[in-house]
Amino acid sequence: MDQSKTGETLLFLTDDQVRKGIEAMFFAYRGFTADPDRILGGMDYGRAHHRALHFIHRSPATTVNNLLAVLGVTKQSLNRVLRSLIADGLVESRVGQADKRERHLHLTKKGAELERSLSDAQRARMRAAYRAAGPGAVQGFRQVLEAMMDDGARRQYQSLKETSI
Amino acid sequence: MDQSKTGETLLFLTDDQVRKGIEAMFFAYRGFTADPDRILGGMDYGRAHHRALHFIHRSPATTVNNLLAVLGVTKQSLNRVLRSLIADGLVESRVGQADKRERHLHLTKKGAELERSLSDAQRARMRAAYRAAGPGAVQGFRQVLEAMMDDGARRQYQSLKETSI
DNA sequence: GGTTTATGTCAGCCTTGTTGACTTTCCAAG
DNA sequence: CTTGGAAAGTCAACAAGGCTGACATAAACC
Repeated sequence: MDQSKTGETLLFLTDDQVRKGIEAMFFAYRGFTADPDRILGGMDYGRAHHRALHFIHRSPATTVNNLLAVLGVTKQSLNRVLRSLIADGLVESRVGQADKRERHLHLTKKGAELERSLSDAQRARMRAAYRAAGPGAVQGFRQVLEAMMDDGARRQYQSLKETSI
Repeated sequence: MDQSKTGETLLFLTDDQVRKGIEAMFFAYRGFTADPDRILGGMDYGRAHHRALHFIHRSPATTVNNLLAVLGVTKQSLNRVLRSLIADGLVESRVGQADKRERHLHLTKKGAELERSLSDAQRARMRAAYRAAGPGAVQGFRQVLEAMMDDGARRQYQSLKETSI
């Protein structure tokens, strides 16, 4: 009856099993964001700025609308963040050539540096967790997370997944 | 060189591998909170209320101080949430018998009902993700999450893990 | 009796989400 | 060619939920 110990017969999932996963997700997410949050704490920026920098770095020349869809916030919410990043010279907004309504977003040297330092901190923790859990665990981790996403998010995740940087 | 395809030799973790994990975590957490958020959207409550209800349900008679430590917020922040839950008759605060300074928190019938409906929604998604990913993946998922936590959070997670409800 | 601890509260601030209203630009149907 | 609608972006105002700081009360501890 005690599947939790063996990990072999989890086709029958007790509420207890599932609840542990929920709590793990809660506590782990705190750790996940802790290092970048600490770095950003000193500056005038927050987690929203980190997310914008991450995905602009990830998809250079992305439009505001693309970024909106990936981040899952309103354009007004994103705009406030972008405005300060642009004002501080971390992000450059270039008017689209084909469609002048669009703004294409790029990191400046300064922006790329901050993104790098945030990313380094977060990657270090993720890497340490991967090492601690072992190679097999990493596959399972990503499989469960992927299955947990909403359909729209999964599509975005997968299309990002293809692109290497 | 392409360990990502085989998943066998992940002792050498490329930045790319790790970055995918980071993005998976970001997108998955949105899915993780989506269902309770939707339910709470209709009421005057938010994610903070959900978290309080969850952990009061999980550790009945917990004190305010305990809850503070688990949630990782300030007492002013928690107090705002608790005040509304108590005012609306979802949570009951009982003066401690041994130590009359303490308040022991309990869910009322009404509070337990709301907690149940939020929990049902979140468990359903987590259960579906577990099933989709398969039994082996679940172990890896929890192992990586646990390794990602801060030390304090891991201790709290583990002491909760023992307790069955 | 003085100090520490647990809790609660008030005030004020910040980040980051929201909606609503607006401008500029583009495109397509007439 | 014009005009009306859709799309991209911006500005303003508001709400949730974090935060700090200061302070009050009661109980416990020494």
